[in-house]
Amino acid sequence: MDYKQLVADTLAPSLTDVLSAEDIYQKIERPKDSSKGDYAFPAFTLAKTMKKAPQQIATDLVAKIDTTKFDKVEVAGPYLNFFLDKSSFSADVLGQVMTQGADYGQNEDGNGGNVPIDMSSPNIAKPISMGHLRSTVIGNSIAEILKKNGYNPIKDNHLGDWGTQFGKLIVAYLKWGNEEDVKKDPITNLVKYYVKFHKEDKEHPELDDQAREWFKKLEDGDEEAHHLWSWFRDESLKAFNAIYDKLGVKFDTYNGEAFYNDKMQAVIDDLKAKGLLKESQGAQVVDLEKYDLNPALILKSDGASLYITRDIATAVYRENTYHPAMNLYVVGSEQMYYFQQLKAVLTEMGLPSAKNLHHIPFGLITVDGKKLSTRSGRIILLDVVLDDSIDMAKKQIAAKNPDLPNKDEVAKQVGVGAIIFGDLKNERMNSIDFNLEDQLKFEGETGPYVQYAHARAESILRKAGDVSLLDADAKIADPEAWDTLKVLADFPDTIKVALKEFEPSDIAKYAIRLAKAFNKYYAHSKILTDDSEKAARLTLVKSVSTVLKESLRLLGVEAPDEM
RNA sequence: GUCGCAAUAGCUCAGCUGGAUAGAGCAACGGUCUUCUAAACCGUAGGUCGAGGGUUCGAAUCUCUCUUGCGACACCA
Repeated sequence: MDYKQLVADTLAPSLTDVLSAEDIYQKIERPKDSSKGDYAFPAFTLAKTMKKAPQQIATDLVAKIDTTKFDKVEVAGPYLNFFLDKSSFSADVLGQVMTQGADYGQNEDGNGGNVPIDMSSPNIAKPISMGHLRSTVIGNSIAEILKKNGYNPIKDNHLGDWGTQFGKLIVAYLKWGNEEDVKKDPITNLVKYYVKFHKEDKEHPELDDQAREWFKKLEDGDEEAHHLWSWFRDESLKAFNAIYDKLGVKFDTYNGEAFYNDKMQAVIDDLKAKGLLKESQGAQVVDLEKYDLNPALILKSDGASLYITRDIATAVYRENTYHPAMNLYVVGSEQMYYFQQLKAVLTEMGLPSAKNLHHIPFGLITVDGKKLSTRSGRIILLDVVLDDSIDMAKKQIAAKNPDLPNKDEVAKQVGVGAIIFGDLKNERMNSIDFNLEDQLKFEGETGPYVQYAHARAESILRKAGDVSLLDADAKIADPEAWDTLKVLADFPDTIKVALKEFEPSDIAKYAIRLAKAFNKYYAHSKILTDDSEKAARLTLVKSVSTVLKESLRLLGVEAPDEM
């Protein structure tokens, strides 16, 4: 039930001549400090129209309204503070969580609409770095949040599997590479060739010509070129999938750039037919002056396609295949301008889904303030970070819970969870200067902190034995439990806001808030005491466990029952 | 140069559509395990919310100017 509405309804009869019901609802706020009640109505706004001091208005108001539905209603200066009835509130909230279980917070706002998500997008023959973590993990979480809001997400790993770099790679491989090395450790060796190419081509510019030739061959369907490309791609994907498995991320499609190769001519024809393509300095562009944007370059002066050409083809393909309710791109913030251009071109083309295209940008990951780059060798391998974190988790388990069964499995859940949570708890747009030490902290506001709260709750439930919680009378009047109950009640709303803002960090912050409230309750109250409220308390513990686990799931983080 | 994003405690960050004394976590210092997992809890200390104007009863939040940092600005992705 909507308690804010209850407050508004209580106030409305006494304010009919000054404020509309909607205005009242809007003005109601939630005090930061629970000693000031659960909801508050500020009387400032009425001072002018009523020509009275706000304090006086508040005092008059409290005398007029019906306060029977509340624990109490207090006047505090210009504020009217409403205190909810704890017993009925707790029975209401806990009842909902218990009957809905993991579905608590689920809504059907999305009506099952398809939402393709362009995410992760590693480049073939290049390692997956911390930079890719963001797109992967943000995209994955947004997919879960979409489902929770009734949408049908389609996670598309838009592989960078085409382009002139393959010409370079083929040249480098033929010159310096061999099959066994690539099979043994594909990424490391392919990168080695690639880096070597970039060193050598400074003194031997003819290498660039050869690379162009090989890419041309690849485009023309030359057998050897295609064979090598396909092999590099397969080996790279194998290596990528090992990392995705570790992260627990699955994709629905892997339609990389190559997939759209044969779909670009249709786009170009369509642009021409619609009269959007213009020549400029030998190249073909779409003018975007009315959007206050630079022209979008569609074809180079040599007739070759560009990234945007493929992206248009992608959007058209998605339109026809999925009829998307939204079309999402989880790509770094450095491409914000580019996505404005893409959206503008698609709008010009009259593509229906153009208006629901959202670029979901995120801040850059740097090391010592500098951008990562494969070429320069300044790179942090995601796989290495994950393994370090898992090792750290193993050490913690050895020190704190040496008798734990399936240690390795839990270490993986905790170690990987720490990295994912560490990334998602920050607002997307914040840039992150990578620091391994910070990533491996398992204390304070971290993934393991939330997991630990969940594990403690599960531990209590195990100790409690077989209690039929569904039928329990879930009235809790204990003030120590109050914060936890209120946070539990916020979950459904948090899910909506997180989607509206495309912000997984809203969920992560929520999870911390709930874990913190519960840990505090846990430290101050003995839950397994045999008294009349024991069943109610256990219901609370079960509800917390359920919602914590569900929050973590929405982030792509696992919640072990013991750790 | 133009456009965009950012600036809050020593460090990393929260602060919802403007509201009651600006909050956490690390780090520092001091407490709490014979009792549900101390990966926890409690306390102390720490801030001209980058600077200056404006709107308002009321601004970290909205607006303008400036400063600083990062990024993007047609033949890369």
